[in-house]
Amino acid sequence: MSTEHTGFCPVYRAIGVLQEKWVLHIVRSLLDGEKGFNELARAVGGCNSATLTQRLEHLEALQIISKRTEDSHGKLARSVYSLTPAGRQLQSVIDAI
Amino acid sequence: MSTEHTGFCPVYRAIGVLQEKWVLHIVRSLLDGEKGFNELARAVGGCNSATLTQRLEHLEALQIISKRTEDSHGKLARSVYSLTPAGRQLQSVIDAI
DNA sequence: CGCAATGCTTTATAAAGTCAAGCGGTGTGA
DNA sequence: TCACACCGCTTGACTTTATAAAGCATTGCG
Repeated sequence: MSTEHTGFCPVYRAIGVLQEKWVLHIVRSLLDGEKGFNELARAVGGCNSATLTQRLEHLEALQIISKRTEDSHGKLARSVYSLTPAGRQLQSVIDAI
Repeated sequence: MSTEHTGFCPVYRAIGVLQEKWVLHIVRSLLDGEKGFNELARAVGGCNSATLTQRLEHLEALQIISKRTEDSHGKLARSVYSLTPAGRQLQSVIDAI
């Protein structure tokens, strides 16, 4: 209580991230396998692309997920999102829920 | 994996609640003891009263927290919020974070 | 070719959260 | 006694955030 929330409680910061809309859903989705953009959008259920793009960027910046651009044969660019090891630690959070 | 989210996945619903702004902070605060309104507001750090009132009502409706009005001596009405047993189950979520 | 799906971006609008002030009440100190 | 700080909240204006809907360039399929 005293050593403040405003300061550097890591739990406080983590909560700050996890409470962003869709973040937990995204993580959960990704826990059972990497996914492409639209695929993820559907799995998450009801999030629109603008928000999703933004969340994805944020989570990537935090190194919770990583983006990889597959170009399987020549030109097809499919973006695939997956959890980093740090992101996978959130498994326990999801389990707890 | 296709049909769940829209229907009745309890995890999905739980995530829906937990991702509401301030909810995790409120729960966390309450985990270390019941608190009054303003006290909670301060502990949570930066949430304004309007939002807090609303969150509190919501969480109470979901039976995650309970409100009790103390009238210790005659007229002083202090409202005290505390976790219900259901709310206390969220301890594990906070621990995981 | 026509049409679906991919990964996004843009713009306008709706919803959610925040600030600041204030209300009735109480208890504390000057 | 009377101002003043604290309590639990409510209100209203304002800002931030998310949303729907449309669109774009590219690819793959029949």
